[in-house]
Amino acid sequence: MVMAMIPNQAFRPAPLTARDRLLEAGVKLVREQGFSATSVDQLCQHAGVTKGAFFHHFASKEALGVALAKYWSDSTGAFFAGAPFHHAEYPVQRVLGYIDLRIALLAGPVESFSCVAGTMVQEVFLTSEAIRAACEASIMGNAHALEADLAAAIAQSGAREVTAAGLARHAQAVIQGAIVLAKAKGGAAAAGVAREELQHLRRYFAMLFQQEMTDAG
Amino acid sequence: MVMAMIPNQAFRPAPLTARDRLLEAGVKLVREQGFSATSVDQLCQHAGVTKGAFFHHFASKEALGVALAKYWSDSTGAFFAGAPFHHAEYPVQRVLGYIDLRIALLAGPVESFSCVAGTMVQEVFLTSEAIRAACEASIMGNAHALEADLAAAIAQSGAREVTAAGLARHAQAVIQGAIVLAKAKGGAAAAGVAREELQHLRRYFAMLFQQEMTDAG
DNA sequence: ATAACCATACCAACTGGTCGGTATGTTACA
DNA sequence: TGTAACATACCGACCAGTTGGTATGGTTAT
Repeated sequence: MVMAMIPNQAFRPAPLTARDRLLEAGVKLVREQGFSATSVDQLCQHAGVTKGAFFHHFASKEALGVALAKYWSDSTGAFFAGAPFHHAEYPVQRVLGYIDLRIALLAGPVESFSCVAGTMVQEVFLTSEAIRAACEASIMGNAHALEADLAAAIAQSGAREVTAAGLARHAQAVIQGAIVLAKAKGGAAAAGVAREELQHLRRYFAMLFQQEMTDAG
Repeated sequence: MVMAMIPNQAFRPAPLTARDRLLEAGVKLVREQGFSATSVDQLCQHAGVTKGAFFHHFASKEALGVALAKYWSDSTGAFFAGAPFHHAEYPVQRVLGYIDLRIALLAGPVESFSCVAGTMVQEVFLTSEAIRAACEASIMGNAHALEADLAAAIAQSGAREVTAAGLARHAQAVIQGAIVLAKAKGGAAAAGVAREELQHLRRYFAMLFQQEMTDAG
């Protein structure tokens, strides 16, 4: 799915091409206002390009939405692929390490850790099949990255009645739900509410895998 | 929070006043397209009233959003307050009964069980403080209705490290996340994905309360 | 009659999208 | 090597339609 890993632009090299600048503006504006409320003019203004440039790179606003989901997916996927929790010895440690990392990322204002794909799909799941599919790929791709570790953890712990794919989806569901609750709470308390949800997810996984709870975020 | 309980209008008496018809149209259109993508003209057309009627009852589109969250909250609140799971003997049964009811409601197309408050707050949490607060009240009110049974279940089971309020929020978070994943999945498989998430929530609660898993939805 | 309720007509701002045109390469070939 | 042919990236004015919102006037119950 999606998440913070894009705290703000200053920490990453400023995108050079107009296309990248538009996608970067898309990340920011969709997080702040959603997809429907974000206009093409706004995207152009924020990216510092003209409308002509926009429609040179994207056939339509919908096409930008599709590209944005992929851009988001690639960015977040690369971030988690390079995270240190992968080097933990036991699969259960790797699974809990992933959750701990997600917890650590839940800080600051909601728009700094909310999910572009999750936000978009809520709005357009019925009106744009192309964007819906792109968001599904983003969220489910993020889930898929967890499956191997979860399968190993299940095998090692002997957990029954659950599947690796199902648990991976559940992790994404809790993350998405945590973001919704954080948005509802608003203000400085938002991130704390979201972290609390991930703590419950961690406890669930730890219980399933018969692992003692260690400290978390 | 939010949910199906409003499967479709045919099962409830057709609202008579223009205000109610507009709110009913709001439920349907926000579920299908989100709040930003829903125009005042669309709401009027669907409700069978004119723009004059709209702005007679609501000072602005934002005001309708606030009223819609309250309308939604009252409708769903009344539905769950009257549900039979409240009559179960043990608190753990009542908690799991609530989840089983939610699972049973997850059927049909996503727009028939999605959450109006959750959808709205995703889009406008930064741009409309009034709607955000109304959605928070809706979602947290739904959570609050569970707290008494959860507190009793915690007391009876001796569960530690969790609070009734925290678990109540977690239930809402999982429900919201299940809806997001269902929207991403799309099509006929959507409801099944959502039910799977609630099953995980049920398993988590059952483990916390040391209760054996019985059949669920 | 008087106030709540609702319809019609209208407006300025903005919507996604188009279009003709330009500036800067990149390639093909004499 | 020079130049013609083509491609890519971008600009900014413009379009028809839609947006949320207003102004005003007519009904209908009390």
